[in-house]
Amino acid sequence: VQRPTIADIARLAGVSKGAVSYALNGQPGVSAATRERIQEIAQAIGWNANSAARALSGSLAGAVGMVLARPARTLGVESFFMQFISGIEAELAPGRVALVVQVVEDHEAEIATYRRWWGERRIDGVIVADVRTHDTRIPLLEELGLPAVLTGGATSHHGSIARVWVDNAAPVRVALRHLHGLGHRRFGRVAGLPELEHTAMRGEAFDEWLGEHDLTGLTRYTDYSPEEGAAATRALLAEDVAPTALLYDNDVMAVAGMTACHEDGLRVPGDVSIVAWDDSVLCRIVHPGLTAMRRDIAAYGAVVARTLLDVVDGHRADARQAATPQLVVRASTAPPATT
Amino acid sequence: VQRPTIADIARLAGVSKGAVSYALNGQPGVSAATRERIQEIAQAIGWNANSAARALSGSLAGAVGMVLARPARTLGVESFFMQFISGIEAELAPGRVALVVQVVEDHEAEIATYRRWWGERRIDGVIVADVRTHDTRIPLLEELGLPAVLTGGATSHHGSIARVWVDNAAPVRVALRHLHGLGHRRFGRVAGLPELEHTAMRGEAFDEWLGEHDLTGLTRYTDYSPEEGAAATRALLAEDVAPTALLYDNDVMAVAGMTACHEDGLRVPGDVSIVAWDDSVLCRIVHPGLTAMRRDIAAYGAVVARTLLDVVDGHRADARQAATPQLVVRASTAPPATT
DNA sequence: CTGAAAGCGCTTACAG
DNA sequence: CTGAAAGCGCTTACAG
Repeated sequence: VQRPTIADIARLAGVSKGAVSYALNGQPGVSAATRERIQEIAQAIGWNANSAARALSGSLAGAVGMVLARPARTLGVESFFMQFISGIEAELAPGRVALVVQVVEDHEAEIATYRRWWGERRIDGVIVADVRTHDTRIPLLEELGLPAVLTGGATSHHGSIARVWVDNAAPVRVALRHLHGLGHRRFGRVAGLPELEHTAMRGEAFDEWLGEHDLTGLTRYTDYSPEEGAAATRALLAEDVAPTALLYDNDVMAVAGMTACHEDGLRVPGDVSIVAWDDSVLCRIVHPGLTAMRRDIAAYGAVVARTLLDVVDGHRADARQAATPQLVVRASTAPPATT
Repeated sequence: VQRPTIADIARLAGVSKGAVSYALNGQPGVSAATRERIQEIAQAIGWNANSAARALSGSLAGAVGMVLARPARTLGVESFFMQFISGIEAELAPGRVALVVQVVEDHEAEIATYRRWWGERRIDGVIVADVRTHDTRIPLLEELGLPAVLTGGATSHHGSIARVWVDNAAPVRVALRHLHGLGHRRFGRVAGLPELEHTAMRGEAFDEWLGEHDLTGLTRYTDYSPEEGAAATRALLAEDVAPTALLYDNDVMAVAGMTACHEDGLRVPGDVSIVAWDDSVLCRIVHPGLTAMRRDIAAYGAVVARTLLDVVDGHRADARQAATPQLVVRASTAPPATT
């Protein structure tokens, strides 16, 4: 089958290719009647702009990219990314912008991917996941001038690149207040990778709130895997003054932690209360259901995509804030056993 | 920053642009010494082929696409797709082929996406997920002549399009033999969407094996959501002759079913044994751990990507078979309670 | 083995 | 308001 081009449309409409281009792109330069006739013909013959030709003639590539740098071991464990992608696409779809996804093993490969994409002119901008405290991706993106939006970070200034940030501190305080209200006084935190900005943000809020209330809090860092989540849980519960309530940085570790408790003969929430970040189907379907921080991940993705499109269009887009996660109380939190 | 082009390389090497192109693409027409010099220069100045220019000049787009047609509600629930994508990318990466992922709400939007991609010449081929019994995507792809590979289907002939299939029947028999060996005689199946070929394949194997052994089996179809998984579980267990062992078509429903049992005061595996399809982190981290069908999903994705690249290159690629899922026995299956 | 040139399908100043 | 033409950065016959 032969793909129709603007030359076909021009012939059918009896105008020049230039006129067709103006008509189809909403540019001035053609009469309303001509424009309409051209649009009808394009529709009728099922024309779609050849994305390569459009990209080559100085316009945009019509695609944005996202690199997921995760070791294969922890990939696909959390449902976060599928929902995030789904929200991104919802925002990209009306503008017919495609999403190129690249899964790589490490940070170095991610950097190489940005360089390559830039050289290939394959994408118009990138969504940067999991911003780190000292993130080498940021100077690279600035050097290349590749439009980008940073996600998963704090408000802090990172040069000139736009960002969408989430308040990770307030939910920590809400969770601690909830647990404190139930009577808990000793808290543990099973945290994710310490170099990620949002991990730091949560950790600061955790330490600060406990400090203000003269309470103790212990933190263990992990790689988000269930194995490390279970190990951190056991380590925290083996402390001299063991915590009675645990906060987890992802849903998978929270469930793994709960299972570790069950295997060790501890009841949830009888002996240990559990709160998970990023509420998910997983939190809802286990028994007992997990008290968790909920946010609309798809909506978050949509804000991120909108911000990137704005940056690509040359608008200023500084730091935008996505919705703050809300605490959803389920059956995994209860007053501590009286000792 | 200005991106280097082959004109820059040609100038630096003192040859024509054509020679540069031949040298960089491994075509004959340049001496070994010249080729090497050109490659070194390209490397040194960080040249990457402009993907639009390459695509426009009759060559390939250097990208393949995959549409995920799932209602937002069930998206991101299973970890299948992230691992599948990860495996696909591992195979695409060496050839510098990008993956365009499109999440759409329904079948109609998926069809529209294929038409648009084809018109835009944006991608060189597509990976088709979840083949249906009468799949309208297949005649469309044949009509467009868009290279494709079908996945998640049976061996059955579907016109001229390549496919990678998985034996879904053998694992069902293995699971039933395992449960039968434990003493189970009444079986239930919480199935996925009945229109999917692999659902049908599993269902036939289920009914056939039970028929051969003069045993009874009941099936409920669902949309893979935990809600329908729990409801189907309760419906099956409420039958006059309730099953003592249940097979689930995904991990999420298996966990939701187990939780439904717990909530209703039934023990797993004491009262009900559970087997899940597509072993996952989820199956490992719940308590008790779920007996499940394991396959290397990333390897499956790699075979699919390899097949698509072969088709794009013009090779024949008929029906290839991916590894057959293996039963992993954990704590959710045991002899039935004596009644 | 190498160079000059056409062409892919668009967009966009530039004349009329 | 419209047409003719150049150009984006490659690939690929076609001459030499």
